[in-house]
Amino acid sequence: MSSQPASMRDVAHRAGVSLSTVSRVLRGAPGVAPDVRLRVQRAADELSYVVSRNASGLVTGRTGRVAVVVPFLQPWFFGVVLSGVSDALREADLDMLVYQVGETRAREGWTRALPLRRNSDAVVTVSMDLSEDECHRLDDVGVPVVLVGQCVPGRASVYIDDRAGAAGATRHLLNLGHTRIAYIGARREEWSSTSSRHRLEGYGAAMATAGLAPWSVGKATGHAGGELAMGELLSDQDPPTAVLAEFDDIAMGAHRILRRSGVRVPGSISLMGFDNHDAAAVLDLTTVDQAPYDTGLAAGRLTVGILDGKARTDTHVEMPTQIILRQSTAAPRGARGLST
Amino acid sequence: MSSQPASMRDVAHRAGVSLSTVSRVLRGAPGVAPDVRLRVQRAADELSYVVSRNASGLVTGRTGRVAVVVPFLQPWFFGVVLSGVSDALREADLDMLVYQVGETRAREGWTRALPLRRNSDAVVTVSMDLSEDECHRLDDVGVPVVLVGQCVPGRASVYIDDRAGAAGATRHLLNLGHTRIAYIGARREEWSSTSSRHRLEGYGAAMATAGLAPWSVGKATGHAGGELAMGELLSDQDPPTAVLAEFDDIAMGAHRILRRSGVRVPGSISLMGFDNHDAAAVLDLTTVDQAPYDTGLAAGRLTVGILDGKARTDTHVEMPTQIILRQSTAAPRGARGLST
DNA sequence: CTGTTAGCGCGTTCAA
DNA sequence: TTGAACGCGCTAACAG
Repeated sequence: MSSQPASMRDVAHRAGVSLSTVSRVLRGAPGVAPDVRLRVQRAADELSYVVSRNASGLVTGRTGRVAVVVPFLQPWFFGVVLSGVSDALREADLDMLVYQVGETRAREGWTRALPLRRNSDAVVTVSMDLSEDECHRLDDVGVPVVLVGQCVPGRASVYIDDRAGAAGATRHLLNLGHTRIAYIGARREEWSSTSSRHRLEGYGAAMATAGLAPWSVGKATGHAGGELAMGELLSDQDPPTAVLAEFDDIAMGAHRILRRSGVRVPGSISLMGFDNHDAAAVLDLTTVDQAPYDTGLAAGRLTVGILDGKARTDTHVEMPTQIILRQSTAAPRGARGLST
Repeated sequence: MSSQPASMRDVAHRAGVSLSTVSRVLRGAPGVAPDVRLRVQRAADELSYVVSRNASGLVTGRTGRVAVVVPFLQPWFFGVVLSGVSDALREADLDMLVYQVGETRAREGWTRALPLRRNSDAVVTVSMDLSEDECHRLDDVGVPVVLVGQCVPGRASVYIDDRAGAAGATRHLLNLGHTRIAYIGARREEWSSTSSRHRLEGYGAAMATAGLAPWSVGKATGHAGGELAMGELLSDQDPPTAVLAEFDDIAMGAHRILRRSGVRVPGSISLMGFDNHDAAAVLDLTTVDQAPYDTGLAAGRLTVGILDGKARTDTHVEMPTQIILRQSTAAPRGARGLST
């Protein structure tokens, strides 16, 4: 209706008080008579007035906004993390700016291109796998940074122990009695993420502890990579009895190939993923849950804490992972392990 | 490094020009000598200075931000739409604010609670299924509104023809020779979305045209609902030979029950979804694609167009749907239709 | 083509 | 407990 949104002056006028009184009331500042406070609040309500963060930020130096930077918005994972971040920020009455910056190489210089500086109070990066260089450039922005899915000493980080998660998953397969356990990873061309490396290391370590040689296949990423890799494994002279995938998307591609090939899961081959993708439940896929919503929530709350001066900027939060047992893993035929 | 981020004054000082010249350069306004422009740009670069949208917005009345309101952030669909919106806004150098407002009933009053007013130049709602009332309250915010996934006369809307999509899907099953075609929908307690209704209507219309009575089962939403509904259908005296689900999540739940029950898909029952969820490919599920990324992109561009005064605020954009044939649908045994 | 000036809407002094 | 004056960083209108 009102072509010109109400300003604080309108509220003051309507309530019959001065500008500063309105400001005090709306900020919840003390030193206002109860009846006056009520009158102002009603006036603001009637005009459906909300404080302009623009104007207040100009003077306080705080924008009331937090920037969240993600490589992509489409994959399941980021939506869930954002959901957690959003809820945490809402608690503190902060708005969420979302920036999608794209693939690693293409994001060259995103730290400068993005209007982060003076337009948000903090930056949360999700699975960005920042280089030392990029981290330093972020410091230049002059706002606190919280890293999600990456653990950097001296910086606020929220992450999972990928090594431990992958090692646990591998042990699950070992405990079932498997010895021929292959690992399918995503090999990117010029770059490999820390998380990728850690998961592979975790698998390798668990295998070594069991006195077994690692057996890993790296193909493209996503479903397609899983299909290719599983194709290769099925053509091996002595195929594995269990397969661990770096993440569920890959496992799902592998699952598809197994289904089409008539290979029984887990009868002939046990298959295990990582992430607890929401489609993993549909496929009855055993996987490792990493609670991305809780991760987002923790990251959001840590950000709020830092902004309130209640948390240090080098806080590390390690989120737990948990194995979700479903129907895609079982003891191999005639195994000795846990099976009888 | 710099504890105090540079301001425009610093840039002006460093370049040896006045504030307005810097402002002109940074806005790309005409009327600046090329060499001066270059000098200013370099100075800004060296100080890694970016304009404060806060301050500029204060005077221009434009914030450089668009608010996107979604009920949830976790479901696959919203991430993909947001991705499209984000790309479109980036083209126009606009930032994206994301608000997650939650379930229908709980979002009572979100239009007032959200600091939309004076904090964004436009609002994009995604699958919000706004009531007349909520629409009017949004008008009060005083910024243009673009509706995604909802078609309201007189308002900017980007949507798909759910009726036609569901009718097409039903015809696909009819053409294969099925006559016992059941429909699984999500029945929410106190409320049903427009899209839900339209899809059911499309199914009903196609069935009627074929001279068949509709057969619809409504359970909870999501995987669980699909499982329940399929359980009911499998206990019927004369089970269907084909099942159309309102959306892929439901179809995936149904698929799981069929798999566990040893019912062959599509051998004994054809199964079809709607949405082209990214997990649908993994399940080889025939479905209806609605290109959510393109929808987001179109909505974002429409928003930009409206802000630039190049598009009307009552523009309607209908996005095409497309049937994606996969392995989950086939002619029934001994059918007459297209099968031979 | 460039510099000067006056606010944009609000929070923060101060003084009353 | 309240109100008036000032300035946050920037743009728009003007003057030069």
